[in-house]
Amino acid sequence: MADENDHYYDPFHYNHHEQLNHSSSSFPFFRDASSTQNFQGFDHNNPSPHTTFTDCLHGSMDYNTLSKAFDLSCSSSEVISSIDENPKKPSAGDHSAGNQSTPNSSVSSSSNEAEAVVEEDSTKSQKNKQPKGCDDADEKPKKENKAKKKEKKPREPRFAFLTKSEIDHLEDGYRWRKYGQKAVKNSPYPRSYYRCTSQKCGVKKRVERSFQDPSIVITTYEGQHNHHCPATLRGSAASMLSSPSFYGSSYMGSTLPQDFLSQFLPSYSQNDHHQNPMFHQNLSHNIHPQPQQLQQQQQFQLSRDYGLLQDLLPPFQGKQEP
DNA sequence: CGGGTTTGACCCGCGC
DNA sequence: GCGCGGGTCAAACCCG
Repeated sequence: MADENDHYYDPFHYNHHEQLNHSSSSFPFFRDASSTQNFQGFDHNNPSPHTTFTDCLHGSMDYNTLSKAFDLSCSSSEVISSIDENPKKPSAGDHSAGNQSTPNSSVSSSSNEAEAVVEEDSTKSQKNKQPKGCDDADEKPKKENKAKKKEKKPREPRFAFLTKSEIDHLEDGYRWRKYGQKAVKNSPYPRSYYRCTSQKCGVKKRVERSFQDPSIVITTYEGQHNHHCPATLRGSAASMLSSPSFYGSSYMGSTLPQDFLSQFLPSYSQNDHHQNPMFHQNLSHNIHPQPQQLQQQQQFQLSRDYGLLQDLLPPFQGKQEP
C-alpha cells in the first residue's frame, strides 16, 4: 500500500504546492497523519503530542488558541477531526480514541461551535478516483476497468465538519446528486454519498449522522469545486464557514487558508467575502433560508468536550484497534 | 421527459 | 485466500 501516503494527507501537504502553499503557515484543524484517530488523544489536560488539533497549530497556536478559534458565535456546525480511515496507522493510543464509551468528557475549554478539519484521505478514496462508470466504454465489464483504476490519483482533500441539524443534506450552495447510500457499521444511520452535479466537478460529499448523537450530521467534502457556485450560498456549512464567526474569528481569519476555504465554500472569496450578503448575516439566520428548514436546524450547542467529537464519530472512522 | 433518488450488486483494499 | 466493509455503479423508480 501506499506507504508514500503514510503521512496522511495533510492540508498543508495536500496541494501544498498547488493551492495551499501559502497556507503552509498553519491550519488550525490540520491533523497530522501520524496523529492517531479522531480526537482520541485529545485530552485537555494532556494535549497529546501526537494528536489532533494541537498538531494543527504548527506551534503557532496553543490549545487555548484553538479553542478560541472554535468559539464561533452561532454556527451550526462543528467540524470534527479528520476521519482517520487509514488503518495502518500505528495504533498507539488508537483505542483511546476509539473509546467512544469513554470520551474525554472532562475536557472543557473549548466552546467551539465549529471545528473544521481537513481529513486525510483514506487509501480507499483512491480507488474512487477512477469511477467505473467514467470510462465511457463499457458499462458492464467493470473488471476491465481495474487496470485503469490502477492509476492512483493524488488524494483529494477532505473537509469534514459536524452540524447539528435534523436535515441530513444541508444546503451549501452547490447542487448535489446522491449516488449511493450505505449502512454504516455500528451505526443505525446510513451514510449518503453525493456528487456535485456539475459536469467537470468531481467533488464528493458524504453525509452521515452521528450514531452517538443523532442530531449531529457529519458532512465530509472531498475534492475541490472547479466551478462557481450555481446558486446563492445558502448552506449551513458554507454559511458557517464563510460567516464572520468562522472565517473572521480572531484566529480563524488568520489561520484558515483562504484558498482552502474557497475550495469548499461556494461563495467564499477572499476578496469579496465581505460583500457576500451571507457574510453579514448571522449564522442563525442564514443556515437555512427556508423557514421549514430554519426550524429544523438547531443551533449547535457547542460542546466543550472534545471527547464528544470522537464520540460522534462512528467507530470505523477511528479505526481504533480492537 | 429530465433530473434526482433508491437500492442491490459490484469493486477493491485491508485485516485476519 | 477469505471475509468484511467502505465506496461506486447503474437500473429502476420517483417526482415536478
